[in-house]
Amino acid sequence: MSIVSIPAEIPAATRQSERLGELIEERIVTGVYPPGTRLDEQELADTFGVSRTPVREALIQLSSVGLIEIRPRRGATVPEIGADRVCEMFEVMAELEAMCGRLAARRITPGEQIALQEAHSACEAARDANTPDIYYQLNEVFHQRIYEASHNGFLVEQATALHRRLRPYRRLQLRVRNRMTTSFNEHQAIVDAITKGDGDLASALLRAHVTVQGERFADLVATLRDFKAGT
Amino acid sequence: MSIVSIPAEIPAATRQSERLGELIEERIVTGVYPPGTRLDEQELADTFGVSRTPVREALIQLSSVGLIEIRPRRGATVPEIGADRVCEMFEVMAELEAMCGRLAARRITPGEQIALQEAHSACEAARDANTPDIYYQLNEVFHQRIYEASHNGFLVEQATALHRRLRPYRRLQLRVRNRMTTSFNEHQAIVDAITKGDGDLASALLRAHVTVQGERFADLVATLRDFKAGT
DNA sequence: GGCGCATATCTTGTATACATAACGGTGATT
DNA sequence: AATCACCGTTATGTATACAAGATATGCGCC
Repeated sequence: MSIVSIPAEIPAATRQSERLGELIEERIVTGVYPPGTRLDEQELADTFGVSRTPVREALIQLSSVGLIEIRPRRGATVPEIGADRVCEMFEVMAELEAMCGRLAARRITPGEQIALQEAHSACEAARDANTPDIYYQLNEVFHQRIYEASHNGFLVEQATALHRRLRPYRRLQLRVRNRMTTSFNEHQAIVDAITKGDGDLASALLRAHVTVQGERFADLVATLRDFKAGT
Repeated sequence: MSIVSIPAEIPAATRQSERLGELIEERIVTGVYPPGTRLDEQELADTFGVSRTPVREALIQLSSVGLIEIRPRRGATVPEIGADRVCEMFEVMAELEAMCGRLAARRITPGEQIALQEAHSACEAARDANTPDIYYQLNEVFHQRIYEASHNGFLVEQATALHRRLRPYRRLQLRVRNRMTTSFNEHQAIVDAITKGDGDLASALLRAHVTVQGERFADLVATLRDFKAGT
């Protein structure tokens, strides 16, 4: 009855195009290929030392996730993601997280409660140490815990995917004044609500928590625009 | 200043793999390739009279949308979507639609109100004519109108995509007793709520409207299982 | 006769070659 | 001088060829 070792579910990406996809995605979100960049297949192939075939496959995959645009016979480009589009994405993200919170409040298991509390405490430590980068990472874990506590695998996938896509824009706000403290306080309220089993409250708090990020992003964009105009 | 004709934004799918993707998707959702089917690349290539390259590209695209599973070196298969997974998807769909409804109530334009009312009336006609197939199609239009009235392009995309993926399972419930009448009445309430600008109500109604579909699906599955067991 | 291992075959993954549409430049014409 | 047409170049889309892993078969061994 005791299966000692599960056959290791990690053979994973044996396919070159998959690794390529991640590499290119990395370069897109880190700004190595900024919006508007034209992605030449041959060029990418040379860069990564492979042929065009896997590159094409990677590009197609990225395009169907929405990270790049492929226009027939015109190649792939990193879309200029219009700030408004990003705001739209934050709006949806807020709702997905709210949903996770509502479900989590109803369905979270004792074990998951502990895991959530741990992630929360870790964030606290990072806040006290005033290490935004670490807080940022732990924050991701915290949210992931909530996703999982929703006990809806599909939702977890969707939320995780969108969270990933928004990462670069969230990152922009890392060093905003008092961001960590504010964020942590919000987390605290969210944890309480989930623990109490108050789904509506958890939902509302999470929605606000994420919506704020979207608004901050909008502010940032507006500021940048003014800055540009002023130059 | 007056550009008379915009260069026609509709060259679209010049890429064979894109058409292939749609064709294969069609065959998956219509049950030609039922869950568990192994999709042999060469076989598909022969079937559609093309080489393996576009087939592979199509498969990769389908896999990143979640319609098929590709395990490295082991080919593509139509996943056995577990009924529970479908229920999860309905749960998320309900929330996305609820969100569309809430936003639509706040943001819908007069023109969109008319369009929504038209779609609704069309459904009414189909109900009176007792033509479920037609009602089914018009129902899709109705929901699409609500999506669009949310004025969140990203949300529209996400909702549309998920709606598409759930289509086959929704289709199962086509001829349930009184389905059309019940559905239409719910639609009526939703239209009213949106028109009144009552976002919370529209949201709640839509969530229920879709959740019911998920539950119906679950019932159906349970029934089928009992039926099987009884045989 | 059952089990394990080596080999054979088949399918996927990658590279290369070829076809074709889009882009740019040059030249002629109005 | 400006515009349009034609042609050459370049990059994408597709087909084919090759490499390598996975599955299946058959043989030997226990």
